[in-house]
Amino acid sequence: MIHPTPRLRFAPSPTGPLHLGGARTAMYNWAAARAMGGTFLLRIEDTDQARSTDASLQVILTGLRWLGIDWDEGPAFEGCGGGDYGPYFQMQRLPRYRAAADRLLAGGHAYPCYCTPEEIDVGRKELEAQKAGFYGYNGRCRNLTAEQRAAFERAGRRPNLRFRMPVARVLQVHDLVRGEVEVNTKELDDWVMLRPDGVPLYNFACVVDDIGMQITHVVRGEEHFLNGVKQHLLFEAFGAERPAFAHIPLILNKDGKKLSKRDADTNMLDYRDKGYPPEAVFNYIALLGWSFSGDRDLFTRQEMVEVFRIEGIGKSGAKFDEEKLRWMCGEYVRRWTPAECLERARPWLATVPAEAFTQHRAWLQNVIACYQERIALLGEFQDRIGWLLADPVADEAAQKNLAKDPASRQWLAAYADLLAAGNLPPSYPADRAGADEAVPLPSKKDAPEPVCAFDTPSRIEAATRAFTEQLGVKFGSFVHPVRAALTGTDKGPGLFDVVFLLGKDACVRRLRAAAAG
RNA sequence: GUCCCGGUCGUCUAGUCCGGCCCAGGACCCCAGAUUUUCAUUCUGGUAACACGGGUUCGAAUCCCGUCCGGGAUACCA
Repeated sequence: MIHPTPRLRFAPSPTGPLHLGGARTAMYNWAAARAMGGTFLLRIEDTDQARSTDASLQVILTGLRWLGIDWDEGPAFEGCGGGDYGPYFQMQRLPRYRAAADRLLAGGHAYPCYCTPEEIDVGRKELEAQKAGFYGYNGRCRNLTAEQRAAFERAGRRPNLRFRMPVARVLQVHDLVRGEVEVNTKELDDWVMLRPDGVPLYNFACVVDDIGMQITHVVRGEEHFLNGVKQHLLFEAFGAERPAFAHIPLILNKDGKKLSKRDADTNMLDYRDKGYPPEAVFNYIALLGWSFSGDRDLFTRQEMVEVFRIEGIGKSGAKFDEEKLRWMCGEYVRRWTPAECLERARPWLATVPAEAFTQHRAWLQNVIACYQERIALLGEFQDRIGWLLADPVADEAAQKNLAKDPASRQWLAAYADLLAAGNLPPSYPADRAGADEAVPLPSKKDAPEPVCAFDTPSRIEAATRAFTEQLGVKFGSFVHPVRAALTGTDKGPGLFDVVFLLGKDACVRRLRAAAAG
């Protein structure tokens, strides 16, 4: 037994941001570990020194935490990390690879290769010319004599270490997602394990660490399937028990192609910055290749952990659908309480004065509440609520509504007078004296109270309806120019929520301005 | 080229292992209607799929074969 409890890892290379595919792989590993009561760890595969950066590492760790994925072992970050199997950075484990390589060398499973990249290229071209159907390394150094090796050494060549692959051996590989797959080793060449400078390559470092960290299940993208076969042999050469493997299909872009790291839209932190709710992104990504059940799309991380099984992951690739993600974001935003929503949206509300969050919190909460069902991303509040903070410029639709009926000028002026005389709460930033605590918005219009006062939206509505009757104007035609005058547009919350929120001074000022044309 | 995997509504999928409950269910999108002071939300209804061709079987989305299409792999990247 590798370990009495399951141990799964996500092993990103810090050569780019965390993208959707990586996030999903991490999530599946995480969910499987949590579902089985095991351990989830993060191992940083930073052996590509040319491309690895600390910035990428930070982006990856930040992205994972943002999604709500935590790790028991790995780099220390926001309360995650630590563990007894470290270090968790491969560049800090170099001596282990050297020692492991020496064991393989001694056992005849590996050999030094003195070929230069150019020579390898030539060999590959020859195979190609022969139409061999396979273009890997030709095995030139596979059976070098001691003298030949010495000659290369004298010539100053420093060898790579290659793994000696069995010739034409048929392997049965079991995969938790794909089932039983047969692979012939003639499809694989003698691959490089260790560079002359002692820095290992992916397959080698991966297996040494999976053994060292007692990994029990390997869940990763299907681009690693053939690597899995190479690794299969390596575990065997080390005399180590093999973990269970699961190779999951890739996430495809709109064109059905592999989602690329270079695609800016796939950077996890871009989603964060645009105000996508992380639990929605988590929920959505989980569904790309896995399903909670036949008839349910919305679930929490905890609920996923309760039912997740690696075997439940699908075999076919999934295209990323921005529209469904967006819908899901809206679902989450609508579920929050206004207070929670305001707190979450705060980073995107740069134009809202800081004191509003303390002095006029109830008012702000009502503002947010009125837009919760109208937006999907937190970043969308800002533009929508601009009319509340400064007198708006009427857009095209508003101008049209203002110009529709020439008589509307008089209604607007009269309505301004009506509001001016009533007890409508004052406009922000004046203190609204608890009006907003008393009246949660958006208000229901089921029960308009027949009282002609202006301290709640329903009373404003009642008063306004009475007013239009008196004026002899159809309620419907009255409402549109008023909305246009007040908000500068033709969309938004119920008109009397608008009036209530805007308050007396601003309402009167805007109505009179519109009346004056 | 060669090897591996896949192919159910436009998209994500349930069903496929253990053929009949599936003239295929859910969700997004789209369309229509209801509610309504706009937008949105909500509710109701609708359009829409088993890639194709052969088998096996009383019966196939489900099993077998072939074709086509898609994806992945084939590095001194991971």
